[in-house]
Amino acid sequence: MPDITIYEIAEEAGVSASTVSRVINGYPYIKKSTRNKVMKVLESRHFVPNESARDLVNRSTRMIGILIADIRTAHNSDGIFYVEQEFRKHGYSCLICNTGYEMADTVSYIQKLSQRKVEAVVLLGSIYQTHEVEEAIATYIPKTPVAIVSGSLQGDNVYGIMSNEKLGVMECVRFLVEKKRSCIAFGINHSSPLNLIKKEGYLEGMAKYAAASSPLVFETGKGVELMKESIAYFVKEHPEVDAYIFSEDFMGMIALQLFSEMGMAVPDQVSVIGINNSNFSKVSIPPMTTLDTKLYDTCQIAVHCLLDAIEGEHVSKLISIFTEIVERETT
Amino acid sequence: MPDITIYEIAEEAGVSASTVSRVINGYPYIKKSTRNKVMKVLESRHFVPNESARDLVNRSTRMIGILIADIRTAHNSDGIFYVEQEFRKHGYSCLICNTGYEMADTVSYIQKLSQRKVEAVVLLGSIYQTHEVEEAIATYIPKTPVAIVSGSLQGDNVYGIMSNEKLGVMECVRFLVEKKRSCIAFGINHSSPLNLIKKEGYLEGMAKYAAASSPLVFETGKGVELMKESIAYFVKEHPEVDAYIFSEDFMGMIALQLFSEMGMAVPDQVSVIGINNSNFSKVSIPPMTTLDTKLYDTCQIAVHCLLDAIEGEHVSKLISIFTEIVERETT
DNA sequence: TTGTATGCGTTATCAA
DNA sequence: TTGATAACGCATACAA
Repeated sequence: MPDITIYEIAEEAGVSASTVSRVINGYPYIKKSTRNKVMKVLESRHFVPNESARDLVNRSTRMIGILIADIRTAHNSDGIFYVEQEFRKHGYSCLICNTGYEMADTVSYIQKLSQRKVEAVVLLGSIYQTHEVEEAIATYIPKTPVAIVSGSLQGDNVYGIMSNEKLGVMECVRFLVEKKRSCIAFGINHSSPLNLIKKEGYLEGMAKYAAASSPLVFETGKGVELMKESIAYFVKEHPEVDAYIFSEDFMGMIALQLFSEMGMAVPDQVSVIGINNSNFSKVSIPPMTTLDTKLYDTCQIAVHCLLDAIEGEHVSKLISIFTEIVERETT
Repeated sequence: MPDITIYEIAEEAGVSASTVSRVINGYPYIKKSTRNKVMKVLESRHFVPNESARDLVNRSTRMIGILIADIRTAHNSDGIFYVEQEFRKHGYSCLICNTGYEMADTVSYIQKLSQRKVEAVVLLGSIYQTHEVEEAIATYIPKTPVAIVSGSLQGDNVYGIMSNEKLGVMECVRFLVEKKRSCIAFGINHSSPLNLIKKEGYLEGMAKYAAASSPLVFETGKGVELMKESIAYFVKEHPEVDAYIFSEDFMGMIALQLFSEMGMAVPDQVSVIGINNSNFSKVSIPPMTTLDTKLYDTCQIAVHCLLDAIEGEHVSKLISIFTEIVERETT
């Protein structure tokens, strides 16, 4: 497309291109009359500067890359929202990459972000805590500040921000024990690093607060149907269980549906605790007790780490904040 | 950052910059030996071309803009997923803009996309069906193909893709009437153009299939608490209602929670139909009957319209596909 | 098959 | 206060 340039504006306004550039960028020492003249032409022609050209000469794009495995999961889209919102306040645009779960694809996304010269990248999710990603960062964006939310990674330019979910899950166990639950099980939908941490929390919590009973962990795989089947199977195999902690609210939802169908009363016969304090936990029947993992806060911190790092300021490499149990009616 | 350029590669490989450029772009007439020589240097230095420079000279960015009001709502993140996935298959990256509900902000996003020289834009949601947006398109991106899914808009370069939700909701009414429901109400959470269309469908459906009873429509406002309050209020005012159609599954979830708390049996005492066939409708108690509005298909069509338009091919300006009722256990 | 020269649209340096 | 002119990193027409 024969796009309009500052030269055409310059010609029409009877000045040089540099003058046009100056008024666009708010350079102060310009005669008021010429500024007005140029402004008028700018507006009448709906001029918008070409960002590619600007980026090239300014050597800065004011773009941020955000990586998530699947934008459709609530926790991820919430995270994007918080990160994008905060960056936008500071004048940055976000390039969002839905990488899927294959690390090879993730690596190629990191390459792409490097081509696009993003000024920072946010990795949303512990699944990025892998050697491949670490290497990709080291080879393609060794100087670009990177934050990983819910995880940690080696590298001078990478920052890890997480909430203490291990401790959080331990507290969930304690909470349940205090509610007189005697047999507590733990379910995850896949073995992400974060889920493994939660599992550790469960295990240590059991050892600490329910040493008498032996821990029960199961994994379901992803997808509504698969989760439901696996949970159903586990429930039948373990009728003695009177409390469940699930690695995600959504699993809790499915369990609640299942219990309802089986005629098991919640929380009288069985308690449920989810994780993340998502919308799901608010609209479930009954409303679900959940571990708030403070996504908003971690995202906020991640953005500010990155902003500082872009400015060249020193920031700490690893930050952890506290989780909080939100008690509702499934416990 | 002193990024590495093709000139440094050229020097190290003992050739000219143009030769380097040629091997990068797969230009055929190059001696195998020099190609290999250059390739080797390219890889050893982890060279990645500067996209800003490429865009500038190629006059094309292979970037697509996607606008949504709030990425956190499931329907929106699903839409982004489908659109992004399909565009990526064709080598495009997506710049995702979370505009919020203010049209002034949307307009400034459209300006930004124009600066970034995106090659097409996707408007996800009927809320963009406004005069401001129409004007912004006409003045800032009059030559850029634009698709609006779930809506329509004037403009030579804009395409509207939607499913026939009016007819769909009419069918919902009929469906309920056939289930011997005698008093059917309709709830929306805000007055988007699409929700108004659904309302029309409800009204026409009532006129056609339930002429004896008078239609009952109410609006709740957004947010979990607000929705719940408003629904509760309406339910108390209208004990005669024995079936609800909600403009979104999420509203249905909240209603289901409310009915459970009130001891109203679903579907025996009251039926519920949601819209969109989202995950919510699958995990509700009981699983929710819903109108599938075929988001995947509309997104797919939108992308291919745009792809064709980018190629300069003629495509039809307005496309509508059919919805489908997914019967589960709330009816 | 390869190198030289030029331009893409903008900003920055230097003079005037 | 303003205007030439030279980059920015890459791709291509033209020459060789």
